[in-house]
Amino acid sequence: MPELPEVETIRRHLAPPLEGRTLRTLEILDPRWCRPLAPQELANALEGRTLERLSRRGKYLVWELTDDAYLLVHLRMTGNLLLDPQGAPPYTRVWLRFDGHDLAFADQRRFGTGELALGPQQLDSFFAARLGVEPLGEDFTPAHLLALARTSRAPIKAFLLDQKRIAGVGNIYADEALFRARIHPLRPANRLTRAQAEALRDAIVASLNAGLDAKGATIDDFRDPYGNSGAFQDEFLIHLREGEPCLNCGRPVRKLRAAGRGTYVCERCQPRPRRYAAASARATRSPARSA
DNA sequence: CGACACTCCTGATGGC
DNA sequence: TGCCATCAGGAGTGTC
Repeated sequence: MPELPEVETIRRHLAPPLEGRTLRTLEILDPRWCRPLAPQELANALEGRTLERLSRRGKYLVWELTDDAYLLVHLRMTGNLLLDPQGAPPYTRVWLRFDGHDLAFADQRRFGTGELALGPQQLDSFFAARLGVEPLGEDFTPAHLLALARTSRAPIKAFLLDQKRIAGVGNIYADEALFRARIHPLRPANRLTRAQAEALRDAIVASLNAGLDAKGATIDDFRDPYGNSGAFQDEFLIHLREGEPCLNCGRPVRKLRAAGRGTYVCERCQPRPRRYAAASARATRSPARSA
C-alpha cells in the first residue's frame, strides 16, 4: 500500500521527465476514478495545461498545472503510475498523455482517485479538510507531536493512521515507528509520556526515511514508474514478521488488531498498556457538575 | 470525541 | 478438484 515514502519515490521519478511538459490528453477509462466529476469535465479542465510542478502532500500526488489548476491523485491500495509502458498495463484506468511521455494509472482494485482543485484556495481547503502535519516537515517537532497526542484518547496506532493528524503514515510505517519507539499500539495517545512522544517523533521520521532510502516497500503491488519494486519490505523491523523472533529481544512477534488493521508488535519491547480502571479515568475529569 | 460497521474492489486463501 | 466464504485495507460516511 503506497504510503508517504512510496508516493514520494514516485514523485522523485516522475518530476524530472514530466515537469515543464504539457498535458495533451487525459483519458479516463474508469469513470469511478474522478467521481463525482465526469471524465470529460476533468479532461476539459486540465488538457492543454503545462505541468509546472509535481509535488506531494501526505499520500497525495499534486499535479500543479498552469493557472493554478491542480490534479490531486491518490493511489489508495493498489494504484500505480507507469511511465511510457510497453502497451497498456493490466488494470489501466487512466492515461495522462504529455508531450513526449505517456503515463498510465493502473489500479487493480479501483480505489484510487483523481480530483480537481481550481485555484490555491480550493487546494488549501481540500487539504485542510483532510490532512494534518507533514511528518518530514519542519513543523513536526517533538513538542508538536506531544501536543497533538494529548488531544486524543484513541489508541496510538489509530492516532498515527489518522491523516488529519499526521499526513502520510499508513499501516507499515505506523508499526515500524511504534516498534522503534518501544510503544504498544494500543496505548492511548494521550497517555504517552513526554519522553515517549519525543522517541515516537524520531521513530516516525527514521522509519519514513528508511522507507525512502529503500525506495519504498513492495508487499504486493507497489512499483515505481519504471515497474521496479521497492526494497523496504526486506528491512521491516516488525511489520509482517508474525512468529519471527523480535530483532531486539528474540521473543516471537505477535499479530493483533488495532484500529481495524493487522498490527505487529513485540509485547516485551512494547509493553501492553495497563488497563486503568474506569473510576480513575473518571477522576481525571472535573468532579463538579453544573447546578 | 471515539468505536464500530459499512462501502468501495478484486485477488488470494482456507475450509470442506 | 471445485466452490464458496472470508480476508486484506485507505479513506469516507453514518450510527450509536
